[in-house]
Amino acid sequence: MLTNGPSLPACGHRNSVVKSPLNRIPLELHTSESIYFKGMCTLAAGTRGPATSIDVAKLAGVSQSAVSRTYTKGASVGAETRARVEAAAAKLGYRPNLIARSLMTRRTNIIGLAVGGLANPFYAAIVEQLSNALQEIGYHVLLFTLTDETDSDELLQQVINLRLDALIMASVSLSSSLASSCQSNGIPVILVNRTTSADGCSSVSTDNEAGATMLAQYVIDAGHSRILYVAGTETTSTNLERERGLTSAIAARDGVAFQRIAGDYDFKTSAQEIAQLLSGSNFVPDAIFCANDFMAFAVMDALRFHHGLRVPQDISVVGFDDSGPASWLSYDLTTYSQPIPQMVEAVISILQAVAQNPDAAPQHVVISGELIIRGSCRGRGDG
Amino acid sequence: MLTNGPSLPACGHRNSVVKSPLNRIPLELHTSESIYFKGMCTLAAGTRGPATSIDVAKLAGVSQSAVSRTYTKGASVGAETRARVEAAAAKLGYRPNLIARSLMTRRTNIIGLAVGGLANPFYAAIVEQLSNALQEIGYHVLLFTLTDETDSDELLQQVINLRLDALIMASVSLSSSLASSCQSNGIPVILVNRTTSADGCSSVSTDNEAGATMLAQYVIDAGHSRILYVAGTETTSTNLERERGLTSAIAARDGVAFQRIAGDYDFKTSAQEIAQLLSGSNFVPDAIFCANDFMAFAVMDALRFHHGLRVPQDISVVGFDDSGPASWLSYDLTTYSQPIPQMVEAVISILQAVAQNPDAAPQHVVISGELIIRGSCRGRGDG
DNA sequence: AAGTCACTTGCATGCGTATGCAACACTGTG
DNA sequence: CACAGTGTTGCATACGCATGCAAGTGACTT
Repeated sequence: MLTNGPSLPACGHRNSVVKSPLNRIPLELHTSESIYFKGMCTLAAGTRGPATSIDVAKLAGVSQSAVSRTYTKGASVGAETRARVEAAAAKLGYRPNLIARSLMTRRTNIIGLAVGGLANPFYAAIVEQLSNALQEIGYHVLLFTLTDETDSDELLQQVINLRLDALIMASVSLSSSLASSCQSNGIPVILVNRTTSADGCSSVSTDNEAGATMLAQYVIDAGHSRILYVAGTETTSTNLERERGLTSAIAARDGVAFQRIAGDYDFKTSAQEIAQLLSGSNFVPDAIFCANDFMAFAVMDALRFHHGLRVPQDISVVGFDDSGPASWLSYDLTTYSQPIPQMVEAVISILQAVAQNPDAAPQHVVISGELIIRGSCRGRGDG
Repeated sequence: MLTNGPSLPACGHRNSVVKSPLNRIPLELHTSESIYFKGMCTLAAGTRGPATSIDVAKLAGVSQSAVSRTYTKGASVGAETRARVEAAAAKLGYRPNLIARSLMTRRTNIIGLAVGGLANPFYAAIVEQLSNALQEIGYHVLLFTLTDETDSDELLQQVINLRLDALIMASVSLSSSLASSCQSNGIPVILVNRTTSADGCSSVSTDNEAGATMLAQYVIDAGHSRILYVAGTETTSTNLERERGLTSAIAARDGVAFQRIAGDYDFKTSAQEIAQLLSGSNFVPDAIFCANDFMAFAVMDALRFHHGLRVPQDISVVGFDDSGPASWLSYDLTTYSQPIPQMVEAVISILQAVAQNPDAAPQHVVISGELIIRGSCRGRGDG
């Protein structure tokens, strides 16, 4: 789909007031003398839309280069010149056209941010904090929300079309074709909360396996011996690592039974699966280890309101992420934290490294979270 | 802040392998014969980064125009030509540079989306669904996350610098200076979940006043007579309208007492304010009307876990929005829905109208939500 | 057979900015 | 006073693509 985008009249040049082709509009129209031509209601820009650096140059009586240099960091401009340019710019309401600038500099200062499932408050928090941080250092953020139907590859090819400076994929897996696509086009890719076997792209993630092990040990230490794992999306690195952490902790102890159901990191799915398991009653868990908080909320609600079970008295529940609602008292969820501020910091750091040297080796940052003990899991002495 | 963006080496031309200035590189470098020059590891594009339409044209043996027309909707290209171009493009991995295209067409196909506070799941849902819809019709979404510290005007001036096709402000108020800025630059502004007195920009919102009245009547009909209003941010249109709806319903009935506290649409603030009120005990409400769901969650938690009150047996709570967690069984919140899909649809419709005719009159769409009766408020017969 | 019309194609130009180069102005040193 | 050095400025060009115009090609009508 290499089309023009939204289907709109292909005419272009919405500013051409007269019918004649643009290249016949006499150059005089560009001068400041024609400001009131046609009596348009906009500011001083006349009929030609926003003022350009040439307009400013003419008004200030300097060259276009001087205007450009005034707004280019590190360029050398005399104080006098700068003042005249700034005065003229203010009068015309001039602002540099970032699109044109990008064409020259080959840098857009736009970072792509792909995310799937903002309904999960943890992802929403990542997006918000990442976006804030990027804005703070002068980047713009182009948001890609991925759904199950969207062909993520197709969509993200646009990253290349737009020549974005980098692509951050938060909680989204990377297809190998996209990875190589970006790589061959020199667009750095940073994975957040995912890892990949594809080399060439950086990643920032939490120590999922160690965290899950720590969490599992806590659960087991509290005296639980029949643990149910509510798995996330099967193919994701987070699910694999967390499950590995859990099962290794279980394997290290005698007499702990393990069962799993598939929650797919989805609220409804988790609720349905837990209901099905409990009605089947083949396996009656005394603790439920959810691959993330979001599913834990669904599970807790199902346990309490559909099955009349008390949490944690009748059954314990733990999650992973420490997302916002985990600390809401209705859930008060024991979980393992993914420290978003640190993850954001790592992303920024990688980004800046890459910006300075596009050929820098990809980095893989693993951040340690911590066990967050709240009330959804019976503690050691509560038995 | 009209600088070059992130502070990076201002050198540019990262592709210039040799030290000589670009304009001395012989034209031959542009031809396909020089593909293997310098043995770069990228695909067939040689040393010059991504392939351009000129590269494709040379390889296909046609003019650059032909390449451009192949990827321009509505342009006329012969089947033979198109085939040759596509073959060449595939071989070179060519993708049209949208930046360059934008410079010509004066349309970026990028929509700005400003939002404040993604922690509120309702806002997160708006962003997700809006973004999905925009992507579906070929737009890109540039996300602006506003915090209390960000100077929204300063930040959003960049909308103009980037020549975005439109700006959508979701749950964010519009400063008049920004409004006029956009207007004078011909950038359409659409407010979602806010209205404004500034003319010139469109808006999409729910019938806040009517909804609040309906909700209030339901609460009163259930027998409540001491209603506490947890206000949202005082200056927002939503808060004003909802409070007006509530107080008018109260005024219409005899013997209903009213009190208010300020929650500022914030989770913690609401919890603190409710605690303070209940400990002061000047006013003991039998129902709490929260200006949005998000605060209602905080309030319910505070009531239940800090004050030992049962909801709805001891006290009723209602919210506004019908955001995701409102249907989570821990809250099971009675609320008034803001139908996001319809709001999104309205935004898209306005956008397309504006795209076809930039001078179209601004539209103000008001959408009807509906009363969502759940379990957080005592019903008529439950007394 | 000449004319008409629809469709393609290439040429040339322009979108708004950044930047290498050369020319210049000015300061301070020997 | 000549000269090197530092800082400014304008000129010209390029970034990659879209598009008006004119020229060209057939097909079809009269």
